Amino acid sequence: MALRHALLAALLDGEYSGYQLAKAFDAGVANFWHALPQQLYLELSKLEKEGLVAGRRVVQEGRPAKRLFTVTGAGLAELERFALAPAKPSFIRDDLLVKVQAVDAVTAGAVIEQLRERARVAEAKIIVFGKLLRRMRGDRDEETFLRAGERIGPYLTCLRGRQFERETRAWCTRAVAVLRAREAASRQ
Amino acid sequence: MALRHALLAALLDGEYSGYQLAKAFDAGVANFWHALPQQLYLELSKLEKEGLVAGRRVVQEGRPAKRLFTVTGAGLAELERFALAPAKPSFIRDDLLVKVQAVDAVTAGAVIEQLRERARVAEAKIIVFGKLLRRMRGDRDEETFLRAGERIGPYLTCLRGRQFERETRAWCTRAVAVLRAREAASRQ
DNA sequence: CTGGTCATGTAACCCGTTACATGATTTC
DNA sequence: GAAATCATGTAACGGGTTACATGACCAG
Repeated sequence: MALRHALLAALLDGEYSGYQLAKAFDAGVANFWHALPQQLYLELSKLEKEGLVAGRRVVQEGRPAKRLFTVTGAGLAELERFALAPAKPSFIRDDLLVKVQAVDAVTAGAVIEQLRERARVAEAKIIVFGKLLRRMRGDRDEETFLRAGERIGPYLTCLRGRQFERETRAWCTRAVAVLRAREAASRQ
Repeated sequence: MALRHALLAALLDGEYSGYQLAKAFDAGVANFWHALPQQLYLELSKLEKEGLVAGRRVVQEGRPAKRLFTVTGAGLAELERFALAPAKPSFIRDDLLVKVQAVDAVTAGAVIEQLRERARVAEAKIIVFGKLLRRMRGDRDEETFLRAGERIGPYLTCLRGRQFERETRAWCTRAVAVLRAREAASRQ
Protein backbone atom coordinates (compact mmCIF):
# COMPACT_ATOMS: atom_id res chain seq x y z
CA MET A 1 0.00 0.00 0.00
CA ALA A 2 3.04 2.30 -0.31
CA LEU A 3 3.19 2.68 -4.07
CA ARG A 4 0.33 5.16 -3.86
CA HIS A 5 2.35 7.30 -1.47
CA ALA A 6 5.37 7.13 -3.71
CA LEU A 7 3.16 8.33 -6.55
CA LEU A 8 1.73 11.17 -4.48
CA ALA A 9 5.25 12.16 -3.42
CA ALA A 10 6.41 12.17 -7.04
CA LEU A 11 3.46 14.30 -8.11
CA LEU A 12 4.39 17.01 -5.60
CA ASP A 13 6.86 18.29 -8.18
CA GLY A 14 4.12 19.13 -10.67
CA GLU A 15 1.85 17.59 -13.26
CA TYR A 16 2.95 14.31 -14.79
CA SER A 17 1.43 11.71 -17.08
CA GLY A 18 1.49 7.99 -16.39
CA TYR A 19 4.09 7.60 -19.08
CA GLN A 20 6.40 10.20 -17.58
CA LEU A 21 6.02 8.67 -14.14
CA ALA A 22 6.68 5.24 -15.58
CA LYS A 23 10.01 6.41 -16.94
CA ALA A 24 10.97 7.82 -13.55
CA PHE A 25 9.80 4.76 -11.62
CA ASP A 26 11.40 2.31 -13.98
CA ALA A 27 15.08 1.44 -13.86
CA GLY A 28 16.38 4.89 -14.75
CA VAL A 29 15.88 7.54 -12.12
CA ALA A 30 13.90 5.70 -9.48
CA ASN A 31 15.89 7.02 -6.55
CA PHE A 32 13.22 6.42 -3.91
CA TRP A 33 10.90 3.75 -5.27
CA HIS A 34 10.55 1.36 -8.19
CA ALA A 35 7.49 0.19 -10.09
CA LEU A 36 6.50 -1.01 -13.54
CA PRO A 37 4.29 1.02 -15.90
CA GLN A 38 1.31 -1.32 -15.57
CA GLN A 39 1.28 -0.87 -11.85
CA LEU A 40 1.38 2.89 -12.18
CA TYR A 41 -1.54 3.15 -14.62
CA LEU A 42 -3.62 0.94 -12.35
CA GLU A 43 -2.71 2.81 -9.20
CA LEU A 44 -3.28 6.20 -10.83
CA SER A 45 -6.79 5.11 -11.79
CA LYS A 46 -7.48 4.02 -8.23
CA LEU A 47 -6.08 7.23 -6.80
CA GLU A 48 -8.24 9.23 -9.18
CA LYS A 49 -11.36 7.28 -8.21
CA GLU A 50 -10.61 7.92 -4.56
CA GLY A 51 -10.06 11.61 -5.22
CA LEU A 52 -6.42 11.68 -4.11
CA VAL A 53 -5.21 12.84 -7.50
CA ALA A 54 -6.97 14.71 -10.28
CA GLY A 55 -6.44 13.76 -13.92
CA ARG A 56 -6.60 16.23 -16.78
CA ARG A 57 -6.79 15.08 -20.40
CA VAL A 58 -4.43 16.91 -22.72
CA VAL A 59 -4.81 16.48 -26.48
CA GLN A 60 -1.60 16.84 -28.47
CA GLU A 61 -1.02 17.10 -32.19
CA GLY A 62 1.03 14.40 -33.82
CA ARG A 63 0.96 12.39 -30.58
CA PRO A 64 -1.54 10.39 -28.55
CA ALA A 65 -3.50 12.30 -25.94
CA LYS A 66 -2.18 12.03 -22.41
CA ARG A 67 -3.55 12.47 -18.91
CA LEU A 68 -1.73 14.77 -16.51
CA PHE A 69 -2.20 14.22 -12.79
CA THR A 70 -1.97 16.49 -9.78
CA VAL A 71 -2.30 15.84 -6.06
CA THR A 72 -5.57 17.01 -4.49
CA GLY A 73 -6.13 18.26 -0.96
CA ALA A 74 -7.28 14.80 0.04
CA GLY A 75 -4.08 13.44 -1.48
CA LEU A 76 -1.99 15.77 0.64
CA ALA A 77 -3.90 14.70 3.74
CA GLU A 78 -3.22 11.06 2.87
CA LEU A 79 0.49 11.83 2.50
CA GLU A 80 0.46 13.52 5.89
CA ARG A 81 -1.14 10.46 7.48
CA PHE A 82 1.46 8.27 5.82
CA ALA A 83 4.33 10.43 7.07
CA LEU A 84 3.06 10.20 10.63
CA ALA A 85 2.69 6.41 10.61
CA PRO A 86 5.78 4.41 11.66
CA ALA A 87 7.96 3.43 8.68
CA LYS A 88 8.62 -0.22 8.18
CA PRO A 89 12.30 -1.12 8.00
CA SER A 90 13.68 -1.48 4.48
CA PHE A 91 15.21 -4.75 3.43
CA ILE A 92 17.75 -5.80 0.89
CA ARG A 93 16.67 -8.20 -1.81
CA ASP A 94 19.27 -8.63 -4.46
CA ASP A 95 19.94 -11.57 -6.76
CA LEU A 96 23.55 -10.56 -7.14
CA LEU A 97 24.20 -10.63 -3.40
CA VAL A 98 22.78 -14.15 -3.25
CA LYS A 99 25.15 -15.19 -6.02
CA VAL A 100 28.12 -13.69 -4.23
CA GLN A 101 27.04 -15.41 -1.02
CA ALA A 102 27.20 -18.68 -2.94
CA VAL A 103 30.32 -17.82 -4.94
CA ASP A 104 32.49 -20.44 -3.23
CA ALA A 105 30.20 -23.20 -4.48
CA VAL A 106 29.53 -22.04 -8.06
CA THR A 107 31.50 -20.97 -11.13
CA ALA A 108 33.06 -17.67 -10.11
CA GLY A 109 33.47 -16.48 -13.70
CA ALA A 110 29.77 -15.89 -14.24
CA VAL A 111 29.46 -13.99 -10.97
CA ILE A 112 32.47 -11.83 -11.83
CA GLU A 113 30.92 -10.85 -15.14
CA GLN A 114 27.67 -9.86 -13.43
CA LEU A 115 29.55 -7.82 -10.85
CA ARG A 116 31.26 -5.97 -13.69
CA GLU A 117 27.93 -5.31 -15.36
CA ARG A 118 26.44 -4.05 -12.11
CA ALA A 119 29.38 -1.69 -11.67
CA ARG A 120 28.75 -0.30 -15.16
CA VAL A 121 25.08 0.28 -14.38
CA ALA A 122 26.00 1.98 -11.11
CA GLU A 123 28.46 4.23 -12.94
CA ALA A 124 25.74 5.34 -15.34
CA LYS A 125 23.36 6.07 -12.49
CA ILE A 126 25.97 8.09 -10.63
CA ILE A 127 26.26 10.35 -13.66
CA VAL A 128 22.50 10.72 -14.04
CA PHE A 129 22.06 11.52 -10.35
CA GLY A 130 24.90 14.04 -10.50
CA LYS A 131 23.19 15.87 -13.33
CA LEU A 132 19.84 15.77 -11.53
CA LEU A 133 21.40 17.25 -8.40
CA ARG A 134 23.05 20.05 -10.35
CA ARG A 135 19.78 20.85 -12.11
CA MET A 136 17.86 20.93 -8.84
CA ARG A 137 20.26 23.21 -7.01
CA GLY A 138 20.81 25.50 -9.98
CA ASP A 139 23.66 27.97 -9.44
CA ARG A 140 23.61 27.62 -5.65
CA ASP A 141 26.12 25.45 -3.84
CA GLU A 142 24.79 22.47 -1.90
CA GLU A 143 24.98 24.07 1.55
CA THR A 144 23.00 27.11 0.47
CA PHE A 145 20.43 25.07 -1.39
CA LEU A 146 19.81 22.70 1.52
CA ARG A 147 19.48 25.66 3.88
CA ALA A 148 17.20 27.82 1.79
CA GLY A 149 15.88 25.79 -1.19
CA GLU A 150 12.10 25.57 -1.46
CA ARG A 151 11.94 21.86 -2.20
CA ILE A 152 14.71 19.70 -0.79
CA GLY A 153 12.98 16.31 -0.44
CA PRO A 154 13.93 15.11 -3.91
CA TYR A 155 17.44 16.48 -3.43
CA LEU A 156 17.96 14.47 -0.26
CA THR A 157 16.66 11.23 -1.78
CA CYS A 158 18.80 11.82 -4.85
CA LEU A 159 21.88 12.29 -2.65
CA ARG A 160 21.08 8.94 -1.07
CA GLY A 161 20.64 7.33 -4.46
CA ARG A 162 23.99 8.59 -5.67
CA GLN A 163 25.73 7.54 -2.50
CA PHE A 164 24.20 4.07 -2.81
CA GLU A 165 25.36 3.68 -6.39
CA ARG A 166 28.85 4.85 -5.54
CA GLU A 167 29.18 2.20 -2.89
CA THR A 168 27.69 -0.39 -5.18
CA ARG A 169 30.35 0.43 -7.73
CA ALA A 170 33.13 0.36 -5.16
CA TRP A 171 31.99 -2.94 -3.69
CA CYS A 172 31.59 -4.57 -7.10
CA THR A 173 35.07 -3.61 -8.27
CA ARG A 174 36.56 -4.78 -4.97
CA ALA A 175 34.73 -8.11 -5.15
CA VAL A 176 35.86 -8.59 -8.75
CA ALA A 177 39.47 -7.93 -7.76
CA VAL A 178 39.29 -10.42 -4.89
CA LEU A 179 37.65 -13.13 -6.97
CA ARG A 180 40.03 -12.69 -9.89
CA ALA A 181 43.06 -12.88 -7.62
CA ARG A 182 41.74 -16.13 -6.15
CA GLU A 183 41.05 -17.55 -9.59
CA ALA A 184 44.61 -16.75 -10.68
CA ALA A 185 46.02 -18.28 -7.48
CA SER A 186 43.99 -21.47 -7.81
CA ARG A 187 45.09 -21.96 -11.40
CA GLN A 188 48.71 -22.40 -10.38
CA MET B 1 11.70 -17.50 -7.37
CA ALA B 2 14.87 -16.24 -5.70
CA LEU B 3 14.11 -17.00 -2.08
CA ARG B 4 14.92 -20.65 -2.74
CA HIS B 5 18.35 -19.67 -4.00
CA ALA B 6 18.91 -17.47 -1.00
CA LEU B 7 18.06 -20.45 1.19
CA LEU B 8 20.39 -22.74 -0.72
CA ALA B 9 23.16 -20.15 -0.45
CA ALA B 10 22.59 -19.83 3.30
CA LEU B 11 22.70 -23.60 3.76
CA LEU B 12 26.13 -23.79 2.15
CA ASP B 13 27.57 -22.87 5.54
CA GLY B 14 26.26 -26.01 7.17
CA GLU B 15 23.15 -27.59 8.64
CA TYR B 16 20.44 -25.24 9.86
CA SER B 17 16.89 -25.53 11.10
CA GLY B 18 14.02 -23.44 9.82
CA TYR B 19 14.07 -21.55 13.07
CA GLN B 20 17.76 -20.71 12.82
CA LEU B 21 17.36 -19.62 9.22
CA ALA B 22 14.36 -17.51 10.21
CA LYS B 23 16.47 -15.60 12.70
CA ALA B 24 19.09 -14.93 10.07
CA PHE B 25 16.60 -13.97 7.36
CA ASP B 26 14.54 -11.79 9.62
CA ALA B 27 15.52 -8.23 10.51
CA GLY B 28 18.76 -9.08 12.30
CA VAL B 29 21.54 -10.39 10.14
CA ALA B 30 19.89 -10.64 6.76
CA ASN B 31 22.80 -9.16 4.87
CA PHE B 32 21.88 -10.57 1.49
CA TRP B 33 18.16 -11.36 1.59
CA HIS B 34 15.14 -10.93 3.80
CA ALA B 35 12.17 -13.20 4.47
CA LEU B 36 9.67 -14.04 7.19
CA PRO B 37 9.63 -17.37 9.05
CA GLN B 38 6.39 -18.57 7.44
CA GLN B 39 7.89 -18.14 4.00
CA LEU B 40 10.98 -20.09 4.98
CA TYR B 41 9.11 -23.07 6.41
CA LEU B 42 7.00 -23.25 3.29
CA GLU B 43 9.94 -22.91 0.93
CA LEU B 44 12.01 -25.45 2.86
CA SER B 45 9.19 -27.97 2.49
CA LYS B 46 9.04 -27.32 -1.24
CA LEU B 47 12.81 -27.60 -1.59
CA GLU B 48 12.76 -30.87 0.29
CA LYS B 49 9.98 -32.27 -1.90
CA GLU B 50 11.97 -31.31 -4.99
CA GLY B 51 15.09 -32.90 -3.56
CA LEU B 52 17.18 -29.73 -3.48
CA VAL B 53 17.68 -29.94 0.26
CA ALA B 54 17.58 -32.89 2.66
CA GLY B 55 15.94 -32.61 6.08
CA ARG B 56 17.06 -34.54 9.12
CA ARG B 57 14.92 -34.75 12.24
CA VAL B 58 16.82 -34.15 15.48
CA VAL B 59 15.15 -34.91 18.81
CA GLN B 60 16.30 -32.77 21.73
CA GLU B 61 15.65 -33.07 25.42
CA GLY B 62 13.84 -30.20 27.09
CA ARG B 63 13.12 -28.65 23.70
CA PRO B 64 10.91 -29.36 20.69
CA ALA B 65 12.42 -31.51 18.00
CA LYS B 66 13.88 -29.66 15.02
CA ARG B 67 14.68 -30.41 11.42
CA LEU B 68 18.16 -29.66 10.11
CA PHE B 69 18.61 -29.10 6.39
CA THR B 70 21.54 -29.55 4.03
CA VAL B 71 21.94 -28.81 0.34
CA THR B 72 21.90 -31.87 -1.94
CA GLY B 73 23.76 -32.37 -5.19
CA ALA B 74 20.65 -31.33 -7.08
CA GLY B 75 20.53 -28.21 -4.90
CA LEU B 76 24.09 -27.33 -5.84
CA ALA B 77 23.24 -27.82 -9.52
CA GLU B 78 20.25 -25.50 -9.12
CA LEU B 79 22.49 -22.86 -7.51
CA GLU B 80 24.92 -23.19 -10.39
CA ARG B 81 22.13 -22.65 -12.91
CA PHE B 82 20.98 -19.62 -10.93
CA ALA B 83 24.47 -18.13 -10.83
CA LEU B 84 24.81 -18.46 -14.61
CA ALA B 85 21.48 -16.77 -15.37
CA PRO B 86 21.54 -12.97 -15.75
CA ALA B 87 20.82 -11.17 -12.47
CA LYS B 88 17.93 -8.80 -12.43
CA PRO B 89 18.80 -5.28 -11.30
CA SER B 90 18.07 -4.60 -7.64
CA PHE B 91 15.64 -1.85 -6.75
CA ILE B 92 15.13 0.38 -3.79
CA ARG B 93 11.81 0.25 -1.99
CA ASP B 94 11.83 2.21 1.19
CA ASP B 95 8.98 3.90 3.02
CA LEU B 96 11.36 6.34 4.66
CA LEU B 97 12.76 7.56 1.35
CA VAL B 98 9.22 8.22 0.16
CA LYS B 99 8.58 10.28 3.28
CA VAL B 100 11.75 12.28 2.77
CA GLN B 101 10.81 12.82 -0.88
CA ALA B 102 7.55 14.35 0.39
CA VAL B 103 9.09 16.14 3.37
CA ASP B 104 8.42 19.62 1.97
CA ALA B 105 4.68 18.95 1.97
CA VAL B 106 4.25 17.17 5.31
CA THR B 107 5.10 17.71 8.97
CA ALA B 108 8.88 17.45 9.10
CA GLY B 109 8.97 16.53 12.78
CA ALA B 110 7.59 13.04 12.26
CA VAL B 111 10.04 12.37 9.44
CA ILE B 112 12.95 13.60 11.55
CA GLU B 113 12.05 11.20 14.34
CA GLN B 114 11.90 8.29 11.91
CA LEU B 115 15.27 9.25 10.43
CA ARG B 116 16.74 9.20 13.93
CA GLU B 117 15.24 5.79 14.59
CA ARG B 118 16.60 4.45 11.32
CA ALA B 119 20.04 5.76 12.21
CA ARG B 120 19.86 3.90 15.53
CA VAL B 121 18.90 0.67 13.77
CA ALA B 122 21.74 1.13 11.29
CA GLU B 123 24.18 1.68 14.15
CA ALA B 124 23.13 -1.60 15.77
CA LYS B 125 23.53 -3.47 12.49
CA ILE B 126 26.97 -2.00 11.92
CA ILE B 127 28.09 -3.46 15.24
CA VAL B 128 26.56 -6.87 14.50
CA PHE B 129 28.16 -7.00 11.05
CA GLY B 130 31.50 -5.97 12.51
CA LYS B 131 31.40 -8.85 14.96
CA LEU B 132 30.36 -11.27 12.24
CA LEU B 133 33.24 -10.20 10.05
CA ARG B 134 35.74 -10.62 12.87
CA ARG B 135 34.41 -14.06 13.65
CA MET B 136 34.58 -15.14 10.01
CA ARG B 137 38.15 -14.01 9.44
CA GLY B 138 39.39 -15.26 12.79
CA ASP B 139 42.91 -14.08 13.60
CA ARG B 140 43.77 -13.30 9.99
CA ASP B 141 43.65 -9.74 8.67
CA GLU B 142 41.16 -8.96 5.92
CA GLU B 143 43.63 -9.03 3.05
CA THR B 144 44.95 -12.44 3.99
CA PHE B 145 41.50 -13.86 4.57
CA LEU B 146 40.14 -12.64 1.25
CA ARG B 147 43.20 -14.04 -0.53
CA ALA B 148 43.28 -17.43 1.10
CA GLY B 149 40.09 -17.99 3.11
CA GLU B 150 38.11 -21.08 2.16
CA ARG B 151 34.69 -19.41 2.13
CA ILE B 152 34.59 -15.72 1.28
CA GLY B 153 31.06 -15.33 -0.16
CA PRO B 154 29.44 -14.53 3.19
CA TYR B 155 32.33 -12.21 4.05
CA LEU B 156 31.86 -10.18 0.87
CA THR B 157 28.10 -9.84 1.33
CA CYS B 158 28.62 -8.91 4.96
CA LEU B 159 31.08 -6.20 3.95
CA ARG B 160 28.42 -4.86 1.61
CA GLY B 161 25.83 -4.96 4.37
CA ARG B 162 28.04 -3.04 6.78
CA GLN B 163 28.91 -0.47 4.13
CA PHE B 164 25.23 -0.01 3.34
CA GLU B 165 24.32 0.53 6.98
CA ARG B 166 27.17 2.98 7.48
CA GLU B 167 25.91 5.11 4.62
CA THR B 168 22.36 4.81 5.84
CA ARG B 169 23.47 6.14 9.21
CA ALA B 170 25.49 8.96 7.64
CA TRP B 171 22.65 9.99 5.34
CA CYS B 172 20.06 9.91 8.11
CA THR B 173 22.09 12.10 10.44
CA ARG B 174 22.82 14.52 7.61
CA ALA B 175 19.15 14.71 6.64
CA VAL B 176 18.16 15.27 10.27
CA ALA B 177 20.66 18.11 10.58
CA VAL B 178 19.40 19.77 7.40
CA LEU B 179 15.73 19.44 8.35
CA ARG B 180 16.29 20.68 11.90
CA ALA B 181 18.21 23.71 10.67
CA ARG B 182 15.35 24.58 8.32
CA GLU B 183 12.79 24.13 11.08
CA ALA B 184 14.76 26.49 13.31
CA ALA B 185 15.10 29.04 10.50
CA SER B 186 11.40 28.99 9.63
CA ARG B 187 10.39 29.52 13.25
CA GLN B 188 12.01 32.93 13.33
C1' DC C 1 10.44 -0.62 -43.42
C1' DT C 2 12.39 -1.70 -39.00
C1' DG C 3 12.96 -0.06 -34.57
C1' DG C 4 12.36 3.37 -31.08
C1' DT C 5 9.37 6.71 -28.63
C1' DC C 6 4.92 8.26 -27.03
C1' DA C 7 0.78 6.70 -24.71
C1' DT C 8 -2.49 3.62 -22.03
C1' DG C 9 -4.29 -0.13 -20.47
C1' DT C 10 -6.26 -5.66 -19.10
C1' DA C 11 -5.65 -10.34 -17.16
C1' DA C 12 -3.39 -14.20 -14.94
C1' DC C 13 -0.35 -15.74 -11.77
C1' DC C 14 2.76 -16.03 -7.97
C1' DC C 15 5.35 -14.35 -4.26
C1' DG C 16 5.25 -12.01 0.08
C1' DT C 17 2.65 -10.25 4.00
C1' DT C 18 -0.75 -10.54 7.61
C1' DA C 19 -3.32 -13.17 10.58
C1' DC C 20 -4.04 -17.32 12.97
C1' DA C 21 -2.63 -21.63 15.54
C1' DT C 22 -0.01 -24.63 18.99
C1' DG C 23 2.87 -25.93 22.81
C1' DA C 24 6.92 -26.74 25.91
C1' DT C 25 10.77 -24.57 28.37
C1' DT C 26 13.56 -20.98 30.34
C1' DT C 27 14.12 -16.38 32.36
C1' DC C 28 12.67 -12.31 35.06
C1' DG D 1 2.81 -15.38 36.79
C1' DA D 2 4.21 -12.98 32.57
C1' DA D 3 7.30 -12.70 28.85
C1' DA D 4 10.78 -14.35 25.89
C1' DT D 5 12.85 -18.30 23.39
C1' DC D 6 12.60 -22.57 20.87
C1' DA D 7 10.09 -24.82 17.19
C1' DT D 8 6.84 -25.44 13.16
C1' DG D 9 3.33 -24.72 10.51
C1' DT D 10 -1.77 -23.25 7.71
C1' DA D 11 -4.86 -19.93 5.33
C1' DA D 12 -6.35 -15.67 3.29
C1' DC D 13 -5.28 -11.62 1.06
C1' DG D 14 -3.07 -8.27 -1.66
C1' DG D 15 0.57 -6.24 -4.17
C1' DG D 16 3.97 -7.01 -7.83
C1' DT D 17 5.53 -9.40 -12.02
C1' DT D 18 4.79 -11.44 -16.47
C1' DA D 19 2.32 -11.70 -20.47
C1' DC D 20 -0.76 -9.74 -23.68
C1' DA D 21 -2.93 -5.91 -26.37
C1' DT D 22 -3.29 -1.55 -29.30
C1' DG D 23 -1.98 2.28 -32.17
C1' DA D 24 0.17 6.55 -34.12
C1' DC D 25 4.38 9.02 -35.21
C1' DC D 26 9.38 9.68 -36.24
C1' DA D 27 14.20 8.56 -37.34
C1' DG D 28 17.59 5.77 -39.75
